[in-house]
Amino acid sequence: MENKETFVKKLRSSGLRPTKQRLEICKVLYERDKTFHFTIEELSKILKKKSKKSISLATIYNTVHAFKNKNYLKEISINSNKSYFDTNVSNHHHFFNESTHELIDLKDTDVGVIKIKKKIPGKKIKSVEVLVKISS
Amino acid sequence: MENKETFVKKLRSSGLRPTKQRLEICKVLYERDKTFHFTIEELSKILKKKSKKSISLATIYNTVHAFKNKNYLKEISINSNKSYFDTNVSNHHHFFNESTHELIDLKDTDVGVIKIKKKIPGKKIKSVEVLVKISS
DNA sequence: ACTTACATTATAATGATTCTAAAGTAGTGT
DNA sequence: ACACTACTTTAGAATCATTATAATGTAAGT
Ligand SMILES: [Mn+2]
Ligand SMILES: [Mn+2]
Ligand SMILES: [Zn+2]
Ligand SMILES: [Zn+2]
Repeated sequence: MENKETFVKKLRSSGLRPTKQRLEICKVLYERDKTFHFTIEELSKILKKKSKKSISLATIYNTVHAFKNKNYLKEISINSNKSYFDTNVSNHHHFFNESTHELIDLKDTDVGVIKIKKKIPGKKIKSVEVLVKISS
Repeated sequence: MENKETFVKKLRSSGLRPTKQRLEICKVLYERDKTFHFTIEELSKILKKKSKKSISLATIYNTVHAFKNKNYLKEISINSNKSYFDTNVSNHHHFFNESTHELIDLKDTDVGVIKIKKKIPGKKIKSVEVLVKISS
């Protein structure tokens, strides 16, 4: 999808130094065709396999949070002891497979328009997201 | 709303002994007009104020989980380090106030029908819930 | 009253996440 | 190339919500 130079530019343009750890993580996160949903633990396992020199867990946490703050990642609301992250940072809906704990993106057209008729005085709507729980 | 005898019957009928701790917790949870959304920490604080003899934190956790298993409470998907619980156990939608971390129920009529057009082969839809994040 | 399965409790353990502070590195300027 | 400095990585400790342990207490049937 994207090459190393693109990652380097994006990182620099957001004030993040393109370190080799961050670039490794970018490759895992963004060199794919589809949206990637993951927990820190899963990301950590993937990085262990891919890289010769391991990246410390603290750095994985730091990087994921830095990317989240720069809006390159999004945190997803799932009841779990672990946080889920998503490379699709747009407002969008999900299937959540309760058997496998896997998240799957829904397109807006898969759900249709959602009209929130109730208003809370003085409050603005920041996002409207649907979570569809599924299981076998 | 409900009196002590009702709680006693409900607990007995689900195979839970109506202990004084559980009845205290029932009062806090169910003797109210509106749906109650809470974290364990909040429930614990309320119980500290209300009761003379304090209920141990372990019991509060045990009871909340027992009630959840018996479908007297429901756990809510919010990204947070803490779990949220809800006395409204039906499938329903929420506002989440990002400033105050407060949950507010939406009626089905406040949202309208949500049609999920995508299907996952071999999977059944267990629930469809909308989370509307709001802030000032 | 006796019995026993279920509950409560203090406390320890767990596990995800965050913090600390020391060592390493990227980018800037000379 | 070298020095400087701010940013980054890292191992390990700390934190904090939650769960487990195991001893003590209690509800309810006999
Ligand atoms: Mn978080
Ligand atoms: Mn839970
Ligand atoms: Zn997604
Ligand atoms: Zn609710």
